[in-house]
Amino acid sequence: MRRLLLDRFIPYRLSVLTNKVSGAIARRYSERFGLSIPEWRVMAVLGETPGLSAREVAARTAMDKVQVSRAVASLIAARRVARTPDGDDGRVGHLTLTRAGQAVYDQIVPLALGLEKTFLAALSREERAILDGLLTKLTRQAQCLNRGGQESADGRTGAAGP
Amino acid sequence: MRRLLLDRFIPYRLSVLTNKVSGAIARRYSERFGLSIPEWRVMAVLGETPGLSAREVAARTAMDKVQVSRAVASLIAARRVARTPDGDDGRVGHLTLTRAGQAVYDQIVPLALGLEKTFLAALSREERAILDGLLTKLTRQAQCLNRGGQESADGRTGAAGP
DNA sequence: GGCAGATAGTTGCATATGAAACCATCTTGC
DNA sequence: GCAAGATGGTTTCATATGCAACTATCTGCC
Repeated sequence: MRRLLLDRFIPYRLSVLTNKVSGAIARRYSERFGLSIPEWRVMAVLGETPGLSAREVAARTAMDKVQVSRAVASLIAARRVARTPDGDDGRVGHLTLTRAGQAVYDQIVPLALGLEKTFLAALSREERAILDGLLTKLTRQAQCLNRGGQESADGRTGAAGP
Repeated sequence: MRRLLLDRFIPYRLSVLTNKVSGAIARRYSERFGLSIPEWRVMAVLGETPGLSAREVAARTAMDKVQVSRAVASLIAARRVARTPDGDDGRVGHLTLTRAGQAVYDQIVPLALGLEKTFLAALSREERAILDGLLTKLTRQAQCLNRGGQESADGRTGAAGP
């Protein structure tokens, strides 16, 4: 059996890589705009699709509803996001960027793309395309891990998804 | 300029993927062995290389010394790791797995490799080799992000790249 | 010897995070 | 109409994490 050298272990290497990248991005957004990663994500989706509800934001950002709730609360306090109640459903609020929020959005997008470009500069165009495909495949596969996907899946995985 | 679709943004996709994979692994190790990820990492390196100091463990696991200190304290409390003082340097302690720790190690390694295998089952052998190379390149590149490596892109990287 | 600075490791504090309880509103079956 | 869930969203609490300050030891220079 292969010896488990930690630095050959793909999940570990993925984790280290992600922490470096996310940390670098988080630091910059925190310094320049006072945004946390969850806040940044909320602004990103609201910039793309105004009027989403908190639940819809959560669905698009792979965050849970608590995280979204807190990020939204903080963004509203900073007057970067506004909530307008839904006419039909009193529970739902529609979220949009304020003018100030839009101004921030217009800055964070190029900064994000610039950072991504720097990051991907280590790869050729072809490699970037391959990476894209691998991420897609692996992300799909990762679902299996969360259900009993391997060996003695001892049933305790309460996630009985559709 | 490209619109920032969050699900085309590589750092975001990396983060989502890593969270899924690490979460799945963490859940299993927590359920079966009561191990957190930092504890798991410490045991992994001590199984490979007994007698490391805490500082050396930190260097090999990409954790900071606080994280290592806490993980080690918890592992010692669980009698899975023992510390023996260094003869020459009173500050240093050498860490080894106890018999019980070794028994756990002998179980966590195959479990880890099994999970990795399941995860990578989505890829062909060739793709796995490519992934390995891409992770290496990107991890090296990520260093640049953390030093001021890309101030050029502060908001106006409208132009396309090389 | 003895003091200034480095280094190993720990602890305190402030913040981030997640699970679960919670509140308000909506829907359904009767 | 209304009780019994479902659903959107928030709050509470317990834990995890990161930074900075701290202790203890070591090294080097005078």
